[in-house]
Amino acid sequence: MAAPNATEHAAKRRKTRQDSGSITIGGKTISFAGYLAPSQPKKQIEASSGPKPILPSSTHEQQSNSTLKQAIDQTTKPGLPDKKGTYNKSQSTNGTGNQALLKTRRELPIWQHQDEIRTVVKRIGTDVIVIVGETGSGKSTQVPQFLYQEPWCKRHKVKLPGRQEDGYVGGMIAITQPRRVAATTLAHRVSTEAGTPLGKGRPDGLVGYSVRFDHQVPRGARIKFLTEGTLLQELLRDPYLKQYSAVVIDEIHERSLDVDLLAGFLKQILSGDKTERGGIPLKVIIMSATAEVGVIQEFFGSGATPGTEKASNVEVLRIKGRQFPVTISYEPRPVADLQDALLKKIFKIHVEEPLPGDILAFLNGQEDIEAAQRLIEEYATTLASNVPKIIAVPLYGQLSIEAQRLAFQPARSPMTRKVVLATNIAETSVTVPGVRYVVDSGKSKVKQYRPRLGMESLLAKPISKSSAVQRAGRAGREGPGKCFRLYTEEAFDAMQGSDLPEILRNDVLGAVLTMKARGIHDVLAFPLIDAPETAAIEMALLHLHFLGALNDDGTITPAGETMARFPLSAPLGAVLLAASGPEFDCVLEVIDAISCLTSGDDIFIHVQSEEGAEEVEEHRKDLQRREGDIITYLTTMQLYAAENSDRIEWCKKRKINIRNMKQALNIRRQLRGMCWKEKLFSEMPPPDPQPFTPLSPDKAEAVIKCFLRGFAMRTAMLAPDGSFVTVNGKHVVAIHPSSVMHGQKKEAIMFLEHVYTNKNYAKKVSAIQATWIAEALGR
DNA sequence: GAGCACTGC
Repeated sequence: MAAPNATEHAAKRRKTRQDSGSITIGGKTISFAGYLAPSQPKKQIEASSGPKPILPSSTHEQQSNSTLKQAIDQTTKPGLPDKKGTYNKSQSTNGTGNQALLKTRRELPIWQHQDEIRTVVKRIGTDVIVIVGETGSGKSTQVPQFLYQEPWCKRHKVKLPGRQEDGYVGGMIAITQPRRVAATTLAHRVSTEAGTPLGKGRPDGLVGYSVRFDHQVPRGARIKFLTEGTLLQELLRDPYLKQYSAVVIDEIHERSLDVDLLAGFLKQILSGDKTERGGIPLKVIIMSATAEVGVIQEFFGSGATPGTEKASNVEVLRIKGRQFPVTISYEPRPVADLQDALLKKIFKIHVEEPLPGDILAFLNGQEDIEAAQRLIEEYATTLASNVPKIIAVPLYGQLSIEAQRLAFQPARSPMTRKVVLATNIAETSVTVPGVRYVVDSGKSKVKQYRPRLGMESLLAKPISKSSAVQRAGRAGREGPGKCFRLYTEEAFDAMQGSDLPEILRNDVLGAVLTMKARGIHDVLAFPLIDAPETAAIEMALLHLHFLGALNDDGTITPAGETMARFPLSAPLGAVLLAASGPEFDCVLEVIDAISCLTSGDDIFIHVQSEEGAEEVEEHRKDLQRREGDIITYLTTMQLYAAENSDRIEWCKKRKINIRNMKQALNIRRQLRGMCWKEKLFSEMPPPDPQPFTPLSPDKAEAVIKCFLRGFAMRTAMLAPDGSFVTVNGKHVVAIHPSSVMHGQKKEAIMFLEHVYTNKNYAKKVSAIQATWIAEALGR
């Protein structure tokens, strides 16, 4: 919290205190009238009518959305088996499941629909069933349990084309999730409800999960939770998903790129030749939390894909959710100054609305959040003594875990209202408990790829109607709530219905490679719910050709097949393959760099204060290299791996994100394993820790030249005026301040990311020589 | 001199 002294006079300029009965912000007076005095009963709202909140752990939306929340919850859930699958013996394993939890399950809205769901899914001729279930309906945990004992869900011994002996088809239900935490916690929950253990190799387990770096699928598992990406990878090995009787696609409304690809592949399986599955049909269950499933219905139901027999039959089931009512109010006129309007609204709520009831405000990003926090703290110091205190807590993805934890904890002192200032992280990814009031700025920052420029932008844009509804819903999780929209009703009406699906916002390079690796020759004809522009796909095809993933005739090369198997972007896959060639021979070094580059957010934590930044710079001296960011990342990994006393302390000192660094080490292990299998290097390195030897300049040059094989198009030359001009497109780019190359002038640079925010920025920058670009381009 | 959110056999 900012020291009040430092900002006191600034606060006084904007705010004058009149008497204890009102507060004036920016010229507007807010009366304390109607305020619940501290002497009155605190728990006024609790007696209100409305559905009874179900157990927090019985809907996955509440239990699984946040790693942090999960971490907190895990300490308070004695009933759950631990990761190794140790299990409470008192729980039933006779197939009827955990009796104690059965009562909770029966109370879920979806419970009454189980016969209906079974009947529709069983019906011959129905291939696709769409289940619309609002938040809290229990669909994610219950639907697979309703279905796995059905006769059609058995494993079938069948004759498969091109095989002498009989093969097996079906027996398992796959259920996909967009996020790892959701997949793992749902699996834990469902295995507990079923009363069977979770864990690799367990013979008696019914439920399992499979996510990157973590596969816990018991032998004989019938229900398997996985991330969408994992199922896509399985599709590369098993194009007809022969191990599954049904695939449940959950949270399709989020429209991730992976889910759109999955939908396309499923449509092809449904409308294609069943002989590859020995005549056993695949049931597809699509689940959405939003009612707008018209496009989904249309997609699976309409026109057979080219060269196939028929369109699928689609049935839609709608299930009520459990949500308290939320009153929505709008601004009468468009607001001129969003920050100002936000502040007024927050204090208006604070003085007019009863406690308890925290406020959740949705803002654009870190910058706005920090500014709002400062202002709230300034005003808070001038509140009358008989008014409850107010504290502002920021919540955004880049915050440390400890800082995020504050947003989930109740205010420490009594009679204090907490205001959580959040990005759209609080819209779907995490649930902040205790919220009764939502303030919605109506905007969020969106990343959008511009295929023709080969760059992306990150700009604040109006949110969609469904986002606005989702934000408002956050006020009704624990009781009736209120949502204050800082925009007019007309502005709401003018918002687009839903967010642009990721496939229309992202580079489709990886998507096109996935299709090619799955044998889709004509990618323009691949069935997609929303097809990207033809130009975007053509750019991706050209790019893949440049990377060596496609032949001149558009068919995939062996290198392309390998790249598709790597858990990396196509350019990074190309870099890895280049590194394995005799010319460069630096696979292990490139893996070290790539591991750090791809471990989620930046491993280097950004320090705001100037003094802090200087201190960190001092401690990071041993990591930083003048060759640029790639070699700096590489050195960081090597020093971290060489560290044999205290890695956590080592990270703390250098302000390195410990979680991301651990993840980087994980990725390094996975990539080493995969490259070993692909025979990309000949000798397994000795185990860590090994003594550190700085990378020689020659080796550094080789590593950077490997990266040029993937990123030759992302290069810029120094212009006479000192700016950098991109080789491809001739745009002026500035080196991002997060780069070790920031403020330096080199003959030419290569950058791995190109983002437009308030400037055209090159990120992850390395110094190169102009002749290297020609070399990489002219192969 | 600055970063919405996720994710991969």
